Amino acid sequence: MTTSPQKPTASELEILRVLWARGPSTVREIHDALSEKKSLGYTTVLKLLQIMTTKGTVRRNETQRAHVYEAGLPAEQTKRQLAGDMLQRVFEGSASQLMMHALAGRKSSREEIEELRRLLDEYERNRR
Amino acid sequence: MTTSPQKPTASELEILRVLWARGPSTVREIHDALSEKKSLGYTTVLKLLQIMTTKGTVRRNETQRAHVYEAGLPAEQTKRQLAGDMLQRVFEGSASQLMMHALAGRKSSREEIEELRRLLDEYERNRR
DNA sequence: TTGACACTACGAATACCTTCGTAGTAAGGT
DNA sequence: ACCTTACTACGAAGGTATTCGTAGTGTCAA
Repeated sequence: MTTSPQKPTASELEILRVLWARGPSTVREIHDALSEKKSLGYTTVLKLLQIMTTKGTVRRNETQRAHVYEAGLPAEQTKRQLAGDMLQRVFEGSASQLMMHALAGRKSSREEIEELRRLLDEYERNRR
Repeated sequence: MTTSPQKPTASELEILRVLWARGPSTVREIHDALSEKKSLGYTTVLKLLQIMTTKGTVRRNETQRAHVYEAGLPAEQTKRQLAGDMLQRVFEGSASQLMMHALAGRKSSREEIEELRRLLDEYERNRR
């Protein structure tokens, strides 16, 4: 049995988000993407990717001189893991609680609420 | 301006959950509660509480020899902060995304789904 | 008053995360 | 051939989180 997937750290998540959005990318590309939000050294990103590679969080293609990285797991799976983890750790498994607190403190649009209803319908339909 | 509330760490959250459930408690009480789930030294809990006191995460009443600790913020507020943080960091602010991933990978009861619908109605009613 | 016991304070070890500098290497142009 | 530039590897520093041992102190019963 391979060790179960690790929860990504804050920085790792930022990198994963870039990879999920862009698809396979070089360090340069990831660094550029992250630099739009915050200042960050190139080698910092490189080091993180190297660490993530050893963890299996990302995969690396070395056929090009500039290695190409991609997320090791589909975004869906990692997001589900993170949401599920918080569900357990903070809300004792209650999705209602989680949603209530997520909605509190922000002004959700009518559209978003409609979307939530739609998702519930769909979820229930697929559930049986 | 006081510094904005810190996000509790994993261990701190475990302690906060005990405090939220029990109300003001001594180290001994907290330690006993946590010990039911996992083995953990008494002084480890004490140290954590001391650190949390300096951070303001908990408040300490020292009038008794065994100090009595209580959460510095109401559970609602901390939970909202945690959920909101994840909402931004993982789901780019989309509550639908968050809920969908929280529901995926678990078997929610019909009751829970009903509850979610009810919450949406209520939320929408209070929103205007 | 002394011994046993429960409690706090605090240092320290360990682990992990994040950051970046430096060194070395490959590639391409002149 | 050589210079410049972009890249990887890696060590190391600084920070935070977690754990626990030890020392010191208060309390109470015998």
